[in-house]
Amino acid sequence: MSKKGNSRKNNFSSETIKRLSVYLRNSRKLKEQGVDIISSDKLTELLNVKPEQFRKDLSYFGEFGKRGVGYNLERLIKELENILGVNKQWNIVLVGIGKLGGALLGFEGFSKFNIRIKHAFDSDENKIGKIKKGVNIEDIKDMKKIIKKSGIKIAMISTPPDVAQEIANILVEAGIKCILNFAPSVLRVPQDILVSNVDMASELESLIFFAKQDKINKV
Amino acid sequence: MSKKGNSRKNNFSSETIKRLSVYLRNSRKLKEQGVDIISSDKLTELLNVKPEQFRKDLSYFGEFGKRGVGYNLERLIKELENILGVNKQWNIVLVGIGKLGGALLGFEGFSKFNIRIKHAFDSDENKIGKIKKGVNIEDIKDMKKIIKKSGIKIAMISTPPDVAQEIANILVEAGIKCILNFAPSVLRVPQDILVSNVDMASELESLIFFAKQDKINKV
DNA sequence: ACGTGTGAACCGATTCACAGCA
DNA sequence: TGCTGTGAATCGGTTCACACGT
Repeated sequence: MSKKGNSRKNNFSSETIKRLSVYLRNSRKLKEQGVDIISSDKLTELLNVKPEQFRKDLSYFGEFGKRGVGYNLERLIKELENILGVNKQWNIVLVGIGKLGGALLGFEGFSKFNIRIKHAFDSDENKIGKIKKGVNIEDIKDMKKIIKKSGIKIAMISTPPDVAQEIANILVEAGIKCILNFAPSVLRVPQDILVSNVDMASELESLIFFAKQDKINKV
Repeated sequence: MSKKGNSRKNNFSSETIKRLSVYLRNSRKLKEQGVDIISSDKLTELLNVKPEQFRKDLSYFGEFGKRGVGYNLERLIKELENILGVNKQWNIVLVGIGKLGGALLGFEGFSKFNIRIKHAFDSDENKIGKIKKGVNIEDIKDMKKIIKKSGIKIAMISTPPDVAQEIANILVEAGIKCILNFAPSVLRVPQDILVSNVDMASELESLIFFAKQDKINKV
């Protein structure tokens, strides 16, 4: 029923995409455990996701299951990799090699998903020129030129908050289209640029809020 | 009009709380810049938040502005600190002192919000007993006992994904109520436990998805 | 009979629009 | 008049419920 290459009703949200990523991770794990075919019920029961959510998420991209049977994991994994685009390598750049930036350089989770930090930038003379985790740390002054030349479209910012906007501006000028921002500041970018924020302090603050409520309600 | 201590219609979401955290950060910055009174329009114009969203978010907790005038920043900051509970120090624990855990230990963003990592745990003999960023790294075997004794309610997990669930189980037994999970695995916990996930690989994957679309649509 | 795929119903969060107050 | 505070309208995402294919 699904015609290839057609565009389905594409009113899915970015949450759908994040869930697909979780489905992929889980499917791979199940495959490793020797499972071949699985129902949406079984696949989602450990994921805090309802089976109909899973089916709906997939339905935006095609029909990958067999009615009355379930999903072939090998097929499902291939389809998810294809949808997410992780079947080819993606180069990204990292700006700001402080504590967090250093940790990101060494994060194995990325290579597993075919994500490779191709360039790392900092403004600190003591860091520039050094090689960390196999990545040469380059001068932020050369960033725009280097990114333009490389054609890379994805960047992570792990600088202090007060320079994050400035960095984002340069990244956009250099042709970056997607930014994962770890700096606790709200970035202003043109409409066609996608920013995703990972704000650890704010996550913790919201946990604190609920921890506080817990005390009020239960002690 | 707002009676103290009463519970308003509390149908706000956790997104509301995260935004309050952003408002607080921004309000402090504005205060430092010498601003005293500000309208919801001006306050939100750099935050990707609509002014009515800001006002609605606050309305769950009281009336902090003056009609026709705006918000007194000093008052607003105090109220936000009070709502979020960051006017007192919060101790938390950190489990898993690998690259990311090490970065979290040194993250200045936390101390700014009165968040202090009181205990750090790892299972690696080479790390146990060492002091890192002023925090003594303790044996994970003693974790349950130590947390119970301390009464701490909030934990961060930065272990490899395959042990994260096991760690979460121990944390729950030890009395932890809120978990910030950096491990790329979905944790199963009792209903009264709050888990917040920071999944960097999945964030990046979703950016890749959109980067890919960008190519299809625009090149 | 079984489990998928999906339009329809539902629900919660955002946005609108305006009453209320300085 | 200007800006807040908030019910009402709207919008979007989740869940329901069932038709469909095997």
